[in-house]
Amino acid sequence: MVSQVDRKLITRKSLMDSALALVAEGNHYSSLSLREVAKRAGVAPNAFYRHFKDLDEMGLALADEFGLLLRLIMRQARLQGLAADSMISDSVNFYVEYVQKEPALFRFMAQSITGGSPAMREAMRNELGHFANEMVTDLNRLGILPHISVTDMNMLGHLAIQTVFGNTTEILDLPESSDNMIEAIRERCTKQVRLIFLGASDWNVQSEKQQKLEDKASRKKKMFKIK
Amino acid sequence: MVSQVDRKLITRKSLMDSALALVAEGNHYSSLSLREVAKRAGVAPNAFYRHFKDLDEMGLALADEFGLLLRLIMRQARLQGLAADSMISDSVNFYVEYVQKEPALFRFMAQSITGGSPAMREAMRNELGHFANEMVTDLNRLGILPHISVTDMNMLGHLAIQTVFGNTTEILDLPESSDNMIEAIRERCTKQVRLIFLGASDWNVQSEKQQKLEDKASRKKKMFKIK
DNA sequence: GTTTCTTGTGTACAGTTGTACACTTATTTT
DNA sequence: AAAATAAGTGTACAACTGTACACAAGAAAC
Repeated sequence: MVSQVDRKLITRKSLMDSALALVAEGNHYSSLSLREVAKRAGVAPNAFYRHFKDLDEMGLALADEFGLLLRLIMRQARLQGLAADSMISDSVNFYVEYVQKEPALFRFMAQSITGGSPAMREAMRNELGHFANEMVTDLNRLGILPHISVTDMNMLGHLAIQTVFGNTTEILDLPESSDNMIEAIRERCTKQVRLIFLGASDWNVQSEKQQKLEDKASRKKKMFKIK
Repeated sequence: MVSQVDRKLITRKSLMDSALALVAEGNHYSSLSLREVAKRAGVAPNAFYRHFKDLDEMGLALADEFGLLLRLIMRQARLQGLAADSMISDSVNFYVEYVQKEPALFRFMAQSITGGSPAMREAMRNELGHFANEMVTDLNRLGILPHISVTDMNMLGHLAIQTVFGNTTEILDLPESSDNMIEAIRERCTKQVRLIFLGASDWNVQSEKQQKLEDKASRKKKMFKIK
């Protein structure tokens, strides 16, 4: 005998998994139909309504699931402990690995951030924002880049996260197991993040210099006309 | 009397514009139907087939149109000539302005890069890649960052473009004419690009140092365990 | 001026969509 | 044990989908 609430959770999960499967097979979430999701889950169309009023509502539930995955990733990354010298490349590798391990959820995330309902877009942005905040907290805790203001640390976190996440679709689009391509993306991304942190290490000093330069130059503007 | 080919081009454009309008109103391109596009264009559903065999094919035509817009933007940016001291903030402002001027095409681009058909995703990536290449060419022509290798310049271009384009959806999602929000995004993005170029100015020197450091450290690894 | 070609229309049809309503079945509550 | 609740089914329907086919109107070619 199976409890009623267990049964309910099972088919709920089954519905969500079916939607993700359809997304992983190349469909866009917003072009899915309630009926094909239900069919895929082996359930009558009307059963859907016992769980969600809408595909939109189900989308938000999937966004939550993605949020859980992100938190899991962060926890694991911390537990494993990152070597100080290879922190950046390790983190990038870690991310790439997880994208390949959970292609459906990451595909869904990438789709939703630009193409979901307004509520979905906001939800996904919040998840990534939270990820960026956690990163900044860690940097502060480690005493890395102590010379940067709070606002600028947030700017930096946003930049780093966006850079890494920006590769998601490209990773997912690679033909199955073309390892050299993946390696190229991994390397490029690592370099990019490294360059970002290199810039960050000079940030405040240099930015003040730059400010003064701009003030001076605004009187006598040097212009570049290209070509 | 109107020439036959003119008439054809007119309704073709009308179809494409209708699709863009529907996208701008919040629909995802891949959830549009041939019939609603035709209806919006004031044309019988079957007329669609005289121009495209598919909504997918029309999508590629729209991608071309976006490419044209990008080229126009680049040309205009060059003609206007950028002041050397405010090159970065000017470029960011220029981009933000154009996103607001052509919201439909940019929304379409943002949707398609993560959510279009495989062919569409590739097309959009190519357009942005071309944009990045042009940027790198300009930097070389101006003699900026001459110490960076070709590969790394491409990496840098990709990073800069991705950073700027990453703000597109966020800009488009802002409530109509909330100028202070736009200003915040503009500032953050400018800072990010500035930070990137700051990192780039130190790139080669520092990266060699870092390489050596990693080699040394790989024997005696310092580990951070957070919390 | 006649024929041919091309763009767009109208009708038709089978398949799919979301959802309403009445139902079964099985678990919980009483 | 009876009654109530809840999850899932089956049928039904009107709206919409892509597209095939025959056709109209006018421009282009001859």
